[in-house]
Amino acid sequence: MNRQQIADIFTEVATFLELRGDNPFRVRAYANAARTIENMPEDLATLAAENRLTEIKGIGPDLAAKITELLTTNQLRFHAELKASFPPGLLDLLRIPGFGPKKTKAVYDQLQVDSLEKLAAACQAGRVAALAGFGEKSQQKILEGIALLRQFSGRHHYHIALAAAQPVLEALRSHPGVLRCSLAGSLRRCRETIGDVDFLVSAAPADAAEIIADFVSLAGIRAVSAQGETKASVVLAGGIQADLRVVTDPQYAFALNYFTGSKEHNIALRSRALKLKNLSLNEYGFSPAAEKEKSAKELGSSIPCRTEEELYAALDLEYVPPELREDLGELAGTPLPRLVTKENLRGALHVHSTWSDGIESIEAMANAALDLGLDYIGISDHSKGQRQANGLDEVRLGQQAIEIKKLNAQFAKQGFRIFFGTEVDILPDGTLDFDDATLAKCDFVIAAVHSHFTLPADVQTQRICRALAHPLVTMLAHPTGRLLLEREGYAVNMPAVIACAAQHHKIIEINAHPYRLDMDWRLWKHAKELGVKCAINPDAHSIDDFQSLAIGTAIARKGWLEKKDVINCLPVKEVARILLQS
DNA sequence: GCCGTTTTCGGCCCGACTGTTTTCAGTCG
Repeated sequence: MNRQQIADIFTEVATFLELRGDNPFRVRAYANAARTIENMPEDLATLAAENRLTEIKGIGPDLAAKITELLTTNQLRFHAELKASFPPGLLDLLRIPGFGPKKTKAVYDQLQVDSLEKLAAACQAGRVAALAGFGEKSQQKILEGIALLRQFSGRHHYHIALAAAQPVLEALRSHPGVLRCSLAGSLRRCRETIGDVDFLVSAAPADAAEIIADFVSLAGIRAVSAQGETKASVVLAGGIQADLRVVTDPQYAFALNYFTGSKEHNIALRSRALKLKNLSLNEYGFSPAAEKEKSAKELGSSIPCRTEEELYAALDLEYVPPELREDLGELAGTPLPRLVTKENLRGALHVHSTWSDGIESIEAMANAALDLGLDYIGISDHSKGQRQANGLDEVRLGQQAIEIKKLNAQFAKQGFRIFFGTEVDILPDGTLDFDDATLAKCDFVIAAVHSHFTLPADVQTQRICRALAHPLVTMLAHPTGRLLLEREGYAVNMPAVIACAAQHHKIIEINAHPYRLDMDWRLWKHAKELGVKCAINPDAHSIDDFQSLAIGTAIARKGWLEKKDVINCLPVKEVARILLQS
C-alpha cells in the first residue's frame, strides 16, 4: 500500500469521524496526518521498519500503529468498521455547497437519505424543509447545489479559473471606490486546480456596499449565492464560484494574507504569532492575545502592516511567496528559494511543426519564439510510431535535420538557435522507436509515452525507467500523461521515476500546455530535493501555445523551483553544451 | 489524536454569512 492510498484512508476516516460527530480535534489529527503522509518524500515502509514513524510531526503512537497496520495488512480495521457503519452514497452529500457533516447526519438519521438522488427527491417532496434547523430556503439551495454538482465537477483548471477571474479583477480595479485589489485563494497560490476564485478589495467603508452591488451585477455573473456588507459570493459563467471581500485599507495586508491561505499556512502563522509574540492574528490585524474581545477589527492592528512583507517581518519571517504557502516547510526559518519567473526562461525545448502534428512551419515557430524574446527552441516532432500524428521515420528525420541546419544559418545573425531533436516514443517494453545511430544524429532526445496507458503502475514505471536509463535520452516528456481533472493520465510511481532521473542525470519536463499540465507540484519539490533538473516546456503545436509557458512557471514556483533547477533558464551556449554532450 | 522552553493534561486559529432562529448552529475559507 503506497502513501497516497494510506493518506486517502486517513482522509476518509476523518470524514467518517466528522459525520459521527466525533471530537473535532481528533478529526483534524487524521486530516493533518493524511496531508503530511501525502507530502513527505521519505519512504513510509522504511520509517516503519526502523520504528521512526512517530518522528513525523503529527504522527503519534496511535497513528503510527495504524500506518503499520496498513503497510502490513493492506487494510485498517478501524476504517473498515467506520465505513461499514455508513451507506456508500453518503459521502457524496458533502460535496453539495453549504451542506456539511451535521446536515448530512440530520437527513440520514431522520429521513434515511443516503444519496444525492434520495436527497433531491426528499427536497422535491418538501420533506427536508420540515426538519428542525432546515426550511424552505435551505431546501431550495440544496436542490440548486445538486444541480450545480451534476453540471460541473467542482474544481477547475488553473488556466480556466484565471481566464474567468481576470476580467472581474479588471472591473474591480477600475471601480473608483477601490483602493487596492488582488486575487487571493488558491488561484493566487497557483494551484493546478482551483475550487473557487477569491477577490479582495480595500475601500472606504462608505464605498463597500456600492462595490459589492456592482460586483454582483457584473456581466457574466450567473447567480448570486450570498451578499452581505463586506462579502459576496457569486457563480461566474462556466459555473466557477467566486467570492469578494471588502476591507479597509489598513486591513488590506492582513486580509490578503488571510484569504490567500492556505488554511494550513494560516493556522501555522497564527500559532507562531501566539507562541512567539503572544499576539492573536486575524484578517484585520494583530491584537494582544489577552484582549480578544477588543479585536483588531475595532482597535486596528497593534502592529500596523501596509504590506504582506511587513506582516511576515512582524513575525520575524522572510516574505513567503503565495505559491509556497502550504505549510510544507516555508515557515521553518531556512532561506526560501528565489522562484523562477516567466522572464527567466531563455528557450523552449518541446516544439512541434508541420513535419508531424504541429500547425506551423519550423521557421514560423522560431519567429514566434524570437518575438517573445526567447533565444532558442528545440524542435521535437513525433517519431514514426505516431502514425496518426504523422510521425517522422529515419528518412524524413534526416531531411528535417537539413532544413534546421539551413534555418540556423539564417537565424544566426539574430542570435537565435534551433536545436534539432525528436520526441521519440517509448515502446511498451521501454525500448525506443529509433535505433541508437538515428538518435545520435539529434541534438537532444525527448522520450515520451503515447500508448499502452493502461499498464499496471509498476510495469509502466519500469517501462519509463528503462527509457530514462538509455544514454541518448535527454528528457522525459509529460511524465504522468494527461491530466488531473480528466483522469486521462497513466498510473505510474512518480517517486521512482524521479529517483531514476536523479540516478541517470536526466531532465523531466513540466509540460506547460494547459490541457496537458502534468505533474503534481509536491513531486517537483521532491525532484528539486534530489537535484533533478526540469524543463518548462510548452509542448507547442501552434504559436499560441508559447503563451502557456507562464502556466508552466506557475507550477514550477509551486514546486519551489529556482532558475538553477530549470534547464531552459540557461543561456543558449550552456544549453548547447549540456544537450550536445549527452 | 497530537503536543510540550507554561510538558504528561488541557489545550488545539478565527470570523463572516445564512437560515433558522428569538440567541444560535452549521458551514466555509
